[in-house]
Amino acid sequence: MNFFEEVGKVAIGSRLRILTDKVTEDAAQIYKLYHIDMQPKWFPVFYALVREKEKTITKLARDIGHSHPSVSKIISEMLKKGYVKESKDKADGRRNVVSLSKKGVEISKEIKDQIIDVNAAIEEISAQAQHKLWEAIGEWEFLLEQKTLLRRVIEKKKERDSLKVEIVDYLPEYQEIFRSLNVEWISTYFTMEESDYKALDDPQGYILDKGGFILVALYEGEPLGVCALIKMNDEEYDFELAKMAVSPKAQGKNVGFLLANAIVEKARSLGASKIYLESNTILKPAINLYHKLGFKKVAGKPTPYARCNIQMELAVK
Amino acid sequence: MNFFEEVGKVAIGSRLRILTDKVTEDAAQIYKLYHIDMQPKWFPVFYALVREKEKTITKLARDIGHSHPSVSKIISEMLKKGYVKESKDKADGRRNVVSLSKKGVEISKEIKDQIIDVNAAIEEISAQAQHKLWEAIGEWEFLLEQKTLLRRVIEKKKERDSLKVEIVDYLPEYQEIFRSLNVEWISTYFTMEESDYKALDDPQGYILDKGGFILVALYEGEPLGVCALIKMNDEEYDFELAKMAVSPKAQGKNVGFLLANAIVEKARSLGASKIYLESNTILKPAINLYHKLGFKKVAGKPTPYARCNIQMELAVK
DNA sequence: TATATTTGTGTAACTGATTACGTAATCTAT
DNA sequence: ATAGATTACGTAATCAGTTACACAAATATA
Repeated sequence: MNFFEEVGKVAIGSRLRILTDKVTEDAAQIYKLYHIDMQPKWFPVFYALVREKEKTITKLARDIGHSHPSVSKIISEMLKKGYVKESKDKADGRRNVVSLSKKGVEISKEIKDQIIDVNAAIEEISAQAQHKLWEAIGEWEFLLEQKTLLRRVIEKKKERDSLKVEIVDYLPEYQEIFRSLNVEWISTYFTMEESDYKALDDPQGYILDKGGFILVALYEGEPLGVCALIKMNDEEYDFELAKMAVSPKAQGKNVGFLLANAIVEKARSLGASKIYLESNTILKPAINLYHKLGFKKVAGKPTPYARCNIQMELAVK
Repeated sequence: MNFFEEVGKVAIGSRLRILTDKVTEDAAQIYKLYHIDMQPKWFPVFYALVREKEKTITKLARDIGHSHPSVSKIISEMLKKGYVKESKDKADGRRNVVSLSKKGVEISKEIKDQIIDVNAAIEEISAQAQHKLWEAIGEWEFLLEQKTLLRRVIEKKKERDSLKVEIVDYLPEYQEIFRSLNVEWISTYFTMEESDYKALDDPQGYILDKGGFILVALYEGEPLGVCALIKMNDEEYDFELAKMAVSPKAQGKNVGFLLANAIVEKARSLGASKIYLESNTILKPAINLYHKLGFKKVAGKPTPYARCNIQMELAVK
């Protein structure tokens, strides 16, 4: 199967692990070569203490990129060997302040030659390589710090899913789905009201014929999202964004955003200057979405819906 | 302050580990995002089986860079999930041939989108980075394959140690060390013989006055190695290399090589054409050293030493 | 000032890998 | 033909890290 050949970079984690093992596997023998009685895993802690005399457990953990229990364990092992000493911080009784013992300081002198040689060996490898591993790692650390791999993957998924979503105009055949998707969320969080039934049972009469619009989102051809633009008789607002519903099946596929965006575009193309909407703060994803589209909170409009506790508007022009 | 920049490149192992963790940590959640019931650690095995339908445990282990018990365990877990099936190789009863089950093949189709997105995310990171991690890993794998880190470190150590070693001519003050270093190894492996005492107790009379030479290796000023060049009354050989001894304290510091090399140089500068030596095959490091210097095994010379079971020569000109 | 939250640390349990070792099948060199 | 070496692979023990949890000390807040 050729497919997997092309996308081989997913294996980068695996590859990194193998390289890490290869670089690390000789460590124990290198210490032996210099007659230094130290476990490789102690080194980062040891070195951190050479450079800064006193540190607490958590400070050490942060500096060397381990969890604190790991450092705690390493310190207790080094303590047994007599390489470090502990003392309680007088100002803060929780802190365990660790520093090198006299024996530890001695070792730190002995280990210098080893560090010089290992460094030289690694520099030699670097010099023989065209691509700089050290710098590459630095860049990756930075880039992953800024945005984790998970977030990047989520974005890529959204991009790809967006291509599968098609926004189309309402047709009579979509009445059933327009009704059911809306009934689903309304009755989950609230109860259906009189004005809901009017609009859902007869979108043609109550929305379209009055100058409104309905858009439907198709995901791979299947209608999974709907949204209406209702003509308002108001001096300030041209349309109300309402009856927006997306199937749970399409969650996380960016359908909501694409649908709402298309509705706003529709309003703009119709020459509208301001859109209005009503919602409820318990519908957090919806509120976030409106926010992302640029809707701002307003107050003061009378509403026929009991469930409404937030009103928003968007200047389209 | 960035710990790693200051520590120097010895920390590359630690840094690689942390990067590996960062790249790997999101894996479980990524699978969840795509509703795929698979453990991240299964992936390399799974992927290997998609690419090549049938594999044995050890082949899998080699391909993905794990130990075989690790693969064995992963396969037994995947077996429980029904993603793979096992069968004994008919031609070779030891072999456990593993392949994807029907369910496994289905999963491999579902996982395609995920792989595409993860790959795109990694490509995005690569594109944002100036230095190419993927290529750098490849080069490091190759370079470490050719020569392990341990071997490189050993070389660097030797280079550095060589600078600390100084080869000087014999002085009467070195008689004590010339004697003691030789007594030490001879009595460890064999027993002292009459001719040993003669030469060691009076090097001036038995070696130097007869036209021979002695060189002493100083390590940081301390005499830790000795070697003699004894004038021979022989039509074939000019000198015998003998009474070579290096303190255990100086082991692994390249002292032996530098000393023997200097002795050969000395013989050459004196116009010698062939050097002779006698030794015993249980002294493996010594034999290796002579070999490295170019000595070849010969036979047939009568020897006053009981301990001698190998004779070697080197053409100096 | 009392209470809730945060922080620092240690212990316990878990995890994903390893090495060590035993057994059985196969290969190889007399 | 067969003893000894090698290979395939499973189980057990170990290892270096993790997360989960408990508890005390310090800090923030009502």
